Amino acid sequence: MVIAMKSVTTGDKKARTHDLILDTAAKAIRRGGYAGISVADLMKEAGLTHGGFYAHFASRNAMLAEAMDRAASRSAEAIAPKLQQAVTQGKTPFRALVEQYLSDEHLADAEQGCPIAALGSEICRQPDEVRAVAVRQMQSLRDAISRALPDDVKAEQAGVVMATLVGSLQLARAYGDTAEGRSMLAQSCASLLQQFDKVKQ
Amino acid sequence: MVIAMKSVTTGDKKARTHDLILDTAAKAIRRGGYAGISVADLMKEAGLTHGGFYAHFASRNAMLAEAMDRAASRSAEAIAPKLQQAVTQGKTPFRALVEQYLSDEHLADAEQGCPIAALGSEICRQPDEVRAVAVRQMQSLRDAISRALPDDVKAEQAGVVMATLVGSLQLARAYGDTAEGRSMLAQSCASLLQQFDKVKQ
DNA sequence: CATAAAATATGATAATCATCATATTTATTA
DNA sequence: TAATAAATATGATGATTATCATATTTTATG
Repeated sequence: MVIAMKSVTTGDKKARTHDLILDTAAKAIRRGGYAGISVADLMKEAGLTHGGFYAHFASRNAMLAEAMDRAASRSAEAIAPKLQQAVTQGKTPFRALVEQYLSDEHLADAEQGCPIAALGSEICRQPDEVRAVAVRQMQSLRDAISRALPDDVKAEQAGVVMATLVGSLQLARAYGDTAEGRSMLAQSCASLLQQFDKVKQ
Repeated sequence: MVIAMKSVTTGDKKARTHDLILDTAAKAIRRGGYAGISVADLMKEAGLTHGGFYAHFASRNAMLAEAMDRAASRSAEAIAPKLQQAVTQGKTPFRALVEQYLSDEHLADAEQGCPIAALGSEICRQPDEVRAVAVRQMQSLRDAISRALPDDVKAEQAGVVMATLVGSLQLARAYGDTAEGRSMLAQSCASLLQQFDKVKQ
């Protein structure tokens, strides 16, 4: 009688597939929205067939919830080193964050960017199972902004800054990757820095 | 031989039905997003059957494009008298606009509110036919904000203000109609007024 | 290598979707 | 009121959907 041979580490086959599906889904929801991805298409994009899906997720909604978490993690991982580098070069943490979030790079690459901006207007329509995860990630983003804000700026301002970042990126993307979109980003960037970053630099 | 008896006014039967479908659609897209409404459901909600749809619209996308225009008109019509009243009571046009946009009423009633906030993150994914109309309405909202801004504030700031309004409302709705959502609105409102409305009042 | 277990694939179901062809109803005109 | 035109309803098409049952393959164990 063998008891629990399953490894919790990356050696586990099923866990690796689960991970692959999730990474694919994390990109897909940022590209197409919650409503824009079907189970079959997702599995095909991951190089699998549709039937295996329910061995990994209880439902499509359960997958969407997990995918948002994964998207937020990957997005944070991708940004972290860039922020560090900018701070090393003498920028304030707040300037580093704002300039990165409102960069042309982020504008053009929704699939690897912030999921709050990519899904913003869809969140309130999701079932609680899905919405709750998104709300938790909003708190997390607000905390990160709060930490980056200069000490003399009240922490309550983090919410407004988040709204401005998310709204600016979203509307810039609506313009398409055009001069109008990039100009919108530049103006929001200047405005936020002028308002919250005049102390230093 | 009878030539062109069709009236362009409201007497026309088909035009009234077209109008009814559009008003229904304008609400539906703000409630459920572009992706959240089917042709059959829309017609049922309008009290009609699905088959007649294509006598009124060339395609679902054509309807979505028109529905955004209608939503923007209705939203503007609904807000205008409230703004006027607030200005009459001595508020600056900017304060009136911001307080109305970030009101608890607007938070709770997406179906009759600003379609840019309701559809923000979906716009960039629509076919050009649909997206172009949304972009035009964004310009229109930015112009309205620009007109409301104090004269000493540069007009380029209108874009940032729009992004902050849209982002704040959207994220507040994501929280649900809870204290957290209302608090987010209140903070954004205070922040915008402090930044752009300190001159007067 | 053979057997057991785990993971994935195949295939099916019933629902929903946008769209169109045709029938029926309603309105208009003579 | 009869004939005609306009508007709407009925019904069908083929595609796509989430989900599940079962078969096949892959992996791990003796």
